[in-house]
Amino acid sequence: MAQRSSTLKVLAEHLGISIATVSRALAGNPTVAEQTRERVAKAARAHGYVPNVAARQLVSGRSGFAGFILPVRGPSFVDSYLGEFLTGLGEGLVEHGVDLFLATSQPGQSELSVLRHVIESGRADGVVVTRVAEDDERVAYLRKRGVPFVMHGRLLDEDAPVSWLDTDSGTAFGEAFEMLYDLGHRRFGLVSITDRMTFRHLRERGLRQAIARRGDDTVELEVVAAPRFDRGAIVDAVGELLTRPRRPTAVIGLFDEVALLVLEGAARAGLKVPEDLSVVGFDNVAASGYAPPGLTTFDAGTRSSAREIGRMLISVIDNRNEAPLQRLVRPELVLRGSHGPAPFGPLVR
Amino acid sequence: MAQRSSTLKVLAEHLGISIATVSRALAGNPTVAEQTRERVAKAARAHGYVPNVAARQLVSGRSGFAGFILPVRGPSFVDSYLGEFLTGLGEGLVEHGVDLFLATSQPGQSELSVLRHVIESGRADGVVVTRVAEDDERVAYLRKRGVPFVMHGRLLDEDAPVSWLDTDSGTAFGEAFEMLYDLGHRRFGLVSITDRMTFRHLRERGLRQAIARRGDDTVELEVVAAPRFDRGAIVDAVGELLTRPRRPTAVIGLFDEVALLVLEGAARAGLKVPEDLSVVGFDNVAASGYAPPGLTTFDAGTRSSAREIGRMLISVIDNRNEAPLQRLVRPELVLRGSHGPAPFGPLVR
DNA sequence: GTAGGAATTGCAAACGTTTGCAAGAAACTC
DNA sequence: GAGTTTCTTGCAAACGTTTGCAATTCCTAC
Repeated sequence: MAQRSSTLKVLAEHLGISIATVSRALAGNPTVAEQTRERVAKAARAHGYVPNVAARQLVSGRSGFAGFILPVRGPSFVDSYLGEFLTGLGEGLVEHGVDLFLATSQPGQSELSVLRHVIESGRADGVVVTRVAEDDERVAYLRKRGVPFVMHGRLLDEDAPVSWLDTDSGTAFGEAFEMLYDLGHRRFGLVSITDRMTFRHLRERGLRQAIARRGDDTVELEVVAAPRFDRGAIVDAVGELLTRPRRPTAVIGLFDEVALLVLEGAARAGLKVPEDLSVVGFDNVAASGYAPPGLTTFDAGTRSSAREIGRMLISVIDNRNEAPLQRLVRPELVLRGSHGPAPFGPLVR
Repeated sequence: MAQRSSTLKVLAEHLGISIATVSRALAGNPTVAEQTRERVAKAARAHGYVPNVAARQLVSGRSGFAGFILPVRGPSFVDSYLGEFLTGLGEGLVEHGVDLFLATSQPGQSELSVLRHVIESGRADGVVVTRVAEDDERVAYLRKRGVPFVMHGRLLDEDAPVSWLDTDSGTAFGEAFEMLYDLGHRRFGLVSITDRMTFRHLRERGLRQAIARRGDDTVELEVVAAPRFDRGAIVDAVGELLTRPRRPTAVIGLFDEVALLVLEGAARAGLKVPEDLSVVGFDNVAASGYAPPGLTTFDAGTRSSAREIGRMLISVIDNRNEAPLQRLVRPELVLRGSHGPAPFGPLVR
């Protein structure tokens, strides 16, 4: 049987003083005499006293937890994003003594209803929202309810007074275009997926803006989108794109998993990378370093972003009425082997 | 300002009955009249009542949370294990209404002290322990303290009355040997790391046992171990192994990341895989499918194991005095391109 | 009509903490 | 030495639940 941990009452009786004084002494309250404080601290250490969080929460109204709803995933969806994100988030929160609370939605249950439960039951003082969608019902609920939260990603409505940290993937996509343009590429492809997450739009917009900014009429852009994140569907879309008579010489994948499938599609279509085709991704997943010839991509810095999000959330929880916090972080271009000069000959013009 | 969620008191006043009755009605206690129960249920729904977990925990002594201490990681350590594991664990727990609680250790802090805090503060009713080491101080503490816990992995002491689920990687390593032996290989290498985690021993032992069982004196096994999980150190160890005069024709990596570095080392040493060298790993990380020629490995089924661990933990929490639960799951061989017949000629004998 | 029992409800304590207020002790001021 | 201030401590309420026990009401049986 597990022995109960010590309580304030036990300490107080042992020291012959009141519970209140013990509590204040441990809290470092300056009204308690220095000598008393030391006695209490010593006894607490000796007893291995650790305050009961439930009792503390009950009176303070604060749980000391930040909440995170685990995204619902297909049976075989695998990536390192979640692990990196949670590691970083934990690091950012623990600096301020806040712990992380994870809720999972059950099969039939919406993420919103889980979120509602987490908040209403007082399990979390604030939450982190990832995979932000266009009309995100979670965000709508949190705003209405006045719950502190920070998003990883942005809404399309730039003026919404909500706190977020986003990777500036739009600019990154523009940067990718610039680099490829300078290498002589004029015919571009973007392999996307139809999804309600906002980053899809932001990336496509960033790419189009960079193209427009360049002001070269000979630049073409073809966008193909698979109906969902499905290996087969994406491979098909890629195959179709690469076998067109005027196929692109440079293809950007919406994120690395897509770009890796572009590499696969290229091999299947008999195209050599980077000689016949340049490919660029986004995220820098581990596999990008292993897939030949090495995927040129952007490192999103998930872990450090998450760390910063943790800190932002603490700040949002502490000063509710302040202006929202918004941060855009710059992803870093990782040059590997999948980009190169545009091929010469009939393919180009 | 966030509006407070409804409480039992509010419901009771609204219905003109006592708090106790409301509580019992919602708990489905049969002593409350059917009619009353319905009225209460309706009012609770109307008010969006969600019980306060802190209050409930305070009286029940149960937090309703399972704890997990995030492993301390180097700045750039990346894999998908954590994400998969947490996803599965959440799935296993949520079936029983238990939520997951994540604690992070701060830079200078030992994992044990975090664990202690989590337990003593009543944050978690039970915990999951991963990366089991030989003389694991966390396990010692939990046993002594009588805290319910389940390990992912085993202790070397097979008779210890603790609950665990482990992937039978020892048998898998034996299986890998059998397959390679049947392909004609006789000279084997194992690339390991010196680490206090128990799986290292279990895998090596499984391999040695399979070799002994085969009873062929011409089989040789060379084990090299890098001092820690460090890219450079492993690459060096691999390079040394592969340039020996009597180099192995088949190399097994302790886990996929190691095996991937073996592939890299082979390329550097001018060896073709699988013609000159067969390589087998363990884990089936995403990159294994992308690194040419595709790493032959074992799928550890992390997510489903974690799901089962969640269920086991619930069971351990519910019947503390029962015999420990122990499960060995069989990993699945994933055949890709990195294994093949043993090369002929002077290299073989 | 009354005793006995069953069904339903309420009272109040308990869980372990924090904190406003008041009380006591000590130290100063004149 | 009385009045005042400053330190230090204790009392008790509060947070929102659950639950043992007592109280009330309503039947049923004789």
